[in-house]
Amino acid sequence: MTDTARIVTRIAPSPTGMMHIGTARTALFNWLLARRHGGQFLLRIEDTDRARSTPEATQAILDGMAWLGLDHDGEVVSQFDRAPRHAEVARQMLANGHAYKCFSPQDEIAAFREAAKEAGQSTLFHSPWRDRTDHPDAPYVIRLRAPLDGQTVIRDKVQGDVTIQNATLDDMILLRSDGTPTYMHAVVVDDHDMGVTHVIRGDDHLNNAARQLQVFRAMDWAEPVWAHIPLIHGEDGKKLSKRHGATGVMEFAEMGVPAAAMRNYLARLGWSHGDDELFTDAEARDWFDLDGIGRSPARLDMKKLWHVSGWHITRTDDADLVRQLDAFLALTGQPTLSQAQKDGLLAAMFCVKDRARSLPDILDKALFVLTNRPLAYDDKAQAALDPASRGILAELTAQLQNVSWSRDTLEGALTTTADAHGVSFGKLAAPLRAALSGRTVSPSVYDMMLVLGRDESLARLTDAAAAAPRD
RNA sequence: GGCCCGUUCGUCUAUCGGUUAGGACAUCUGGUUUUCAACCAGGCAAGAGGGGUUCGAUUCCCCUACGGGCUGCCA
Repeated sequence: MTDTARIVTRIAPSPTGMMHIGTARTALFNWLLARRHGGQFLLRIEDTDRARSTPEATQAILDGMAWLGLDHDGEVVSQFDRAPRHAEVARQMLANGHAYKCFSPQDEIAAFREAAKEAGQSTLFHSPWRDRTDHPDAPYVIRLRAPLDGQTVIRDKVQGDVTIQNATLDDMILLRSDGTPTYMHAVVVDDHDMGVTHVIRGDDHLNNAARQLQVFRAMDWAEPVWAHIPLIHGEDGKKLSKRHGATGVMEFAEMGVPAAAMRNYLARLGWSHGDDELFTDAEARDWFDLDGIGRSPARLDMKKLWHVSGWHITRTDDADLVRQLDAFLALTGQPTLSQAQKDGLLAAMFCVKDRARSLPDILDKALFVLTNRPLAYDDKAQAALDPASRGILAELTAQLQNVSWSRDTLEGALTTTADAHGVSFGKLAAPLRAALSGRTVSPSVYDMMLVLGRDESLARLTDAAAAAPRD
């Protein structure tokens, strides 16, 4: 990066569905660049397609951005609201000769393309109205009067210099016959008016940039720094779509991926900083650079995402995790946490967070502190509580009655009991684990007893010792 | 069809003409261990194919193959 004086980036999604994971990554890159240089990150909703745009989709974008923690500067801009301005610019271009009125009927153009395709010829439409002045009193669109020859070079920070022959470009429509702007036109006007200095977007727009460049030049506006990033592909290498499972950001939120982990994973997908794989937001902000973005499409890999997720969970503050857990439950329509459960989670977090890879994973591993007596034993726990084991448990309960409740004394008591019965510690730990958690897989028995406290622990042991064997 | 972009272990990637082609995830083996996980040690594994340029190509150029994108009064 050279000119970092005043960086302004933006994310400009169209509200036509859920927020795509690719959109989220593009937003992240823009956000990272702006935040790194103390610039601005703007949000614009590209809602000029009235038929497909919905308020729900706009809300979905806002929700996705909020969950990902990508805060934008200023108000959300609605592209549709700026239609008058887009028309104004188109009129200016009409006036200065950079655009013209085209009266060719839509069906006529469609027919031409159809025929051209049949004949295996170029479907590039050349309007007969480009140089005519005998305008009829009929509906028209305003087209860009693009250069016929020569070439346009897109100086792209990711793709390098991309040269497009002007002869392969048509005179794109600026204003539709109903007077509304096309995306191609609106995006240029908006980016200019909003002061956007760096356009980071999917490379499906790379070719479009050549035509948009014509508008910048026609208006004598400074062109932005371009950075067209590769799209994300599915695990089969094909374009990411519904059949690949999760494609919307919120689906990841619903699976229990912490937002910080999602940012880390998404940032690393297609961008690199040497061998750094796992990093914090602060590091990402310090390191992010357009130069580190790769040119080939990347695939989503859930296994790696879960690894990243686990790393972040381990490093997240306990109270923050409890907050995220509560938000996760609310998001997925489950009962949220009671104060007692929050307290319990906070106390147990130290022994469950480093073995969890997702938010629901934490909840599952912390089940022992979230449920109340009498515990429901699962099949394996039931099996571990055989008569002999229950007998030992009863004795252990008595022994633990008067010891001080610390890891050392607990350890001493358990070892003594195990020795007295000539069993290994493991043999004793199994029923104890079942008694405390109702399962055969749980955190360390010591940790659980410490978290649960003397009264609750002994009560659970007593319950288990008295439990009737299952038929 | 035309134009544009891409192609390093299974996956994400490092390398910016000279390396035993490095790391991470996954996987396999061993260790640690009260279960699971974590953790530690180690193994397997890659330059799409073909031509050039060069003393020397993963790196630069061309062709082919494959993948993707654009080609819309969608964005």
